[in-house]
Amino acid sequence: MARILIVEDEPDIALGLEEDLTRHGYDVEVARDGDAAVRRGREQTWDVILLDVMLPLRDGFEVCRALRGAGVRTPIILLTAKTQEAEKILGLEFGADDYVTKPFSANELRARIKAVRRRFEEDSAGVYRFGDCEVDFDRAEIRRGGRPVDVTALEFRLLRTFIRGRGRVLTREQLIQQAWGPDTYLGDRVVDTHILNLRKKIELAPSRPEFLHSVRGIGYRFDG
Amino acid sequence: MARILIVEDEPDIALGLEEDLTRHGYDVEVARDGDAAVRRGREQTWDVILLDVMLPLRDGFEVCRALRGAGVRTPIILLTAKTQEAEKILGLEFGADDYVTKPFSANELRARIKAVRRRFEEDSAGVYRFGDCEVDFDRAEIRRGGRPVDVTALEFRLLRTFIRGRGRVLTREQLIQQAWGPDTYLGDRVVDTHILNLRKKIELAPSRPEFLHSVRGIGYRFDG
DNA sequence: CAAGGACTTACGGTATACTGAAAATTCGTC
DNA sequence: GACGAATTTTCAGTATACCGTAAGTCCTTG
Repeated sequence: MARILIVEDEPDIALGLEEDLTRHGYDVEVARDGDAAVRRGREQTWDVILLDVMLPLRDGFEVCRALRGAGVRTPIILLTAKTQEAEKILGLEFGADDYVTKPFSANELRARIKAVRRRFEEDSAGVYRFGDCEVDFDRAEIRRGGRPVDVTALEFRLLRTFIRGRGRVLTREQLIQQAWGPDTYLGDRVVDTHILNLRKKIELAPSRPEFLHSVRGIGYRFDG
Repeated sequence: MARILIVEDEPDIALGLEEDLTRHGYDVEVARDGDAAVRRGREQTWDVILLDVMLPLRDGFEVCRALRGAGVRTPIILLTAKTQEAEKILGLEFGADDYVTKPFSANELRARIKAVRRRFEEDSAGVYRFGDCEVDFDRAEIRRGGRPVDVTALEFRLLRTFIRGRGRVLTREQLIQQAWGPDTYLGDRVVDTHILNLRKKIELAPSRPEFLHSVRGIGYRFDG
């Protein structure tokens, strides 16, 4: 049974979540402030940590960084009130894996939990290889022939999205939602540009892509 | 754009739902009684059918069973007043995919619609095979004898439409609405051209079609 | 055999993706 | 906070694949 740590100071929300998740077969415990969150996050092992951003003592970002700093790899989902706050998270600087903006439905949250766990399973595979490239999820770097390639954080997330959905056509919309984050509104052409840049870095002949194919009228597909 | 058929006799509710779903980008139509529901459910293809249980002429359970009996595989969500009624549904005996108990919020309903569609998509994921062809919906690609055939996005959508409605005659108008999109106004002959192109790519003898049959005076039918 | 429908081919206009560069934004450092 | 560097987004130009139209031929049906 999967263990979930909820970090939330408002009793109403905490109780509601606990009840819903328990009903759906999770083993749930609640921490009420940032200090307790860090302590329990380190002391015990969890499958997922749900972390409210607004907390007493230490806020969610701090807790997140503290846990990562202590070597905790558990997937963390941040619960945040504003999209603005959420933007920061994707910078990866805090080490969160996903976030949900309030108000959210219990259904949505559970979907995110499942998604994040599935991803975690896949990613802990360590290094993904294709062609002469190695994608190292732990170190967040790409190597070609053993030498690190200079990719940006965004490019890395984009490639990670492709690897997760390898063999599948992904629309530009899907790519944006998954690599940039939910509720991101950008022009479609942004994707093109970064695809092009990525191709220059991972393809042998960028204009004749072997891995990152365009599917005209639909989107892109990664075969690796 | 996703097509939704609402089956609901109470004008207030029907209108409310129609308005909300339309605002959220769905293409909505309403049927007012059980007979109309069965007829329209069979004649046209939908992405989701919302089915009130209390209906004139035939109740929701009957409609559901009738549609399934007629080979309609569209996801069906039942709208029901009591939880007791709802229990029955989950027995699967009627073939519904989900249910929502009144009163429900528009938000909740939309969440269910999304969920049911995602499930449906996932289930129908993978490859569809006929003759020596494989239609791979994930990759948006058609293979013959294992080798990818060069089809355009439009041809792929057209074939997908045929596969969804396999065994049934589809008029050119229906094909246009479903493969091109709602509110598309084109000459009938467009369809011919693309059918011809498709035949060249999937048929052994394009002039003696084995799968994509023309039905003179009506339209086309896919048998696979 | 006449007529309407389906098949087939060809072609011009248009939408789409590629590409490079410039503008805007973000980030790190002092 | 302010500056410079890096990153990200926008934009414009170009090439090309695709789509819809049209026109002619073939087939089916009454």
